[in-house]
Amino acid sequence: MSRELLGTVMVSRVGGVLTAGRVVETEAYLGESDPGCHAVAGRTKRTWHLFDAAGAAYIYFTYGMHWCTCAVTEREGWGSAVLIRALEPLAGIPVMYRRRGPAATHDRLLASGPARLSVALGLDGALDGAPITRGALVFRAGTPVPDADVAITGRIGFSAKNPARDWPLRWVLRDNPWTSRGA
DNA sequence: ACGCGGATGGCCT
DNA sequence: GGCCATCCGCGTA
Repeated sequence: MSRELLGTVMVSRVGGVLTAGRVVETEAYLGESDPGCHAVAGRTKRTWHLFDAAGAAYIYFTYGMHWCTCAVTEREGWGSAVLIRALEPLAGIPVMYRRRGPAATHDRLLASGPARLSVALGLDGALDGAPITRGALVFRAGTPVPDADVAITGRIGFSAKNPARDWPLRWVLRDNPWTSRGA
């Protein structure tokens, strides 16, 4: 699913305002058997919607200040999801600047990171568990991405002792300026 | 162009 | 008490 979401267009309508971006970077989280997945702790209040059926949003709070947005990908109770890590801004760019504040000094800083794009699209706990097939947050088909343009790497942000640190579960568009690490 | 540390709070041990 | 699926600003070069 991480591969399929590359190139799709993530569209939000929050506060009556439409913003959208092309997905250029994703990460997979593989349920309770994945030491890097929030599902390892079981279904708690925080991770409740991670265990929903495919088609729900899982939007979680981390580091005391950031929201990050995932698409749940498997059956009810499975706990698997795809974290959206970066977007190429397509629509509502002035709104994204307003939401992101003074730190966004360039288009490339609007949505190049999971917390950044969540702010840019107005996504937070209010949409945790919302459907991603209709409503305030949806994914629409975009131009298909050929395999030659896709790179697979380890996931970002893991501590050194996490055994899943180097699992190849990050999908990113090659040489794309909108990703979370420049390329 | 890098690297580092502080912010900030919920959740697990 | 410690750990985060992060981001930002400041330091050195």
